Amino acid sequence: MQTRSEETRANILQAALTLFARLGYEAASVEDICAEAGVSKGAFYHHFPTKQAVFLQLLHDWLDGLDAQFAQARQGAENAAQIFMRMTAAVPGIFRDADQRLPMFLEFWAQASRDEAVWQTTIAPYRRYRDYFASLIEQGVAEGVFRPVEPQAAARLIVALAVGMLLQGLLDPQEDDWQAITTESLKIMMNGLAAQKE
Amino acid sequence: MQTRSEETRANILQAALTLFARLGYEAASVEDICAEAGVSKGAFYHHFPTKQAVFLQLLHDWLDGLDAQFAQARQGAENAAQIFMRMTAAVPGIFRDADQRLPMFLEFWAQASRDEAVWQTTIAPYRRYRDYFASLIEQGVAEGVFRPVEPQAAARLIVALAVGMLLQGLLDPQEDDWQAITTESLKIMMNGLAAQKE
DNA sequence: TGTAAGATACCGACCGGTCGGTATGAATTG
DNA sequence: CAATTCATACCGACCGGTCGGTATCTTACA
Repeated sequence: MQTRSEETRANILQAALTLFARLGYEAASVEDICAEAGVSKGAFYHHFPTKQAVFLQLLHDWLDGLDAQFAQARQGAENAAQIFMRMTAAVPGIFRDADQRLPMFLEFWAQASRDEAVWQTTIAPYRRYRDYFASLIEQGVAEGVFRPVEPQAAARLIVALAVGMLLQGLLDPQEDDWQAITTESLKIMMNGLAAQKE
Repeated sequence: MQTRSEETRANILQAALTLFARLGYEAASVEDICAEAGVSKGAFYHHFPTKQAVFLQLLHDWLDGLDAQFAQARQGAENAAQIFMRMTAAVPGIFRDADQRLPMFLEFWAQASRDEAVWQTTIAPYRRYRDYFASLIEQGVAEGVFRPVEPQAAARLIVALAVGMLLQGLLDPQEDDWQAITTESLKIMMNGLAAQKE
């Protein structure tokens, strides 16, 4: 069977995800990961050349998942304002499996700020989303559904909202219903963008 | 003189700040820090009981600095909306020495999510600021300068904006003028909060 | 004021232990 | 049986922290 190998690989990735999130990249040792995965060190280094390769694979998978969710939000709806409100629908999906992926998200960010390879992997999709938001806003301004705001700033504001909510949810998980708060916050922000009613 | 001791201590803190930011908490070894500070390992452990104690001290100092800047923003101005706009004035101060403190900010957050001592130190001021914002907004709503928004959500929105901007500035430092963008974003968000003009 | 006594600040070699990664051979698979 | 997949034993580097000892400064007393 070919599945044994793939299963081992998947176990390693899952274990790494868990331990990177729980302990951080440095503190989670290869041995820890192997133990968690129920796999030997030999198996680990058979499937991945380095510890960092595992990390990069997890980052890659995560970004792919994000892409899929955004693509879903994009479907239907021509209006720029509508697309944003649809993204609210993506919020539950992002927060759902939060326990594991939220700490990893922070770990990704921390590594990106000092590791060239991680940075390269992170920065491209970040800019893509950001610029996509900016063009959406530009379009919305042209359509008259948005006030004449600076698209650059507004796009970064949206990203800041997303990132900031994720981080607060990570720091203080049980305190709030972060889905509801994010949705409400999006509404407030959209008020700031939306053209005045006459 | 007593100053020699204090100078050594200050050197260690400065070196630790630099290296924690550049390499991360785990990767920055005590020896590295000592080398950077021009100090022996003995001196290090004379002034601090553990590596983590240095980290906590840096965190403490940073939070104190933030407190001071917020207190300054609070001065004058009774109106809730005015206080927020004054906080724009604090933005340059936060971004100014960014090279060193921004990566550390992320390091603080990452550690806080898994280290109990760091979490305790972080969560209290976080909640303080957040709740202060919420009460400001509540007041603003009562005064009629803000729309009837949910104060809880709005406060978290503001924190998210701050945190999200800091993180973007960290990830993509040279790309943008983050001061200007943060200011402009604040303006957009205040539009979302401000009561409709009649 | 000169000096002895003691406290404080600092040095750097060293320790037990852990790390990421490798070498090599056994088991499983097709 | 050939190749892939995994297990075990191991390596050298490095880590946080300790410790015995030295230098420097403060204090007290003659």
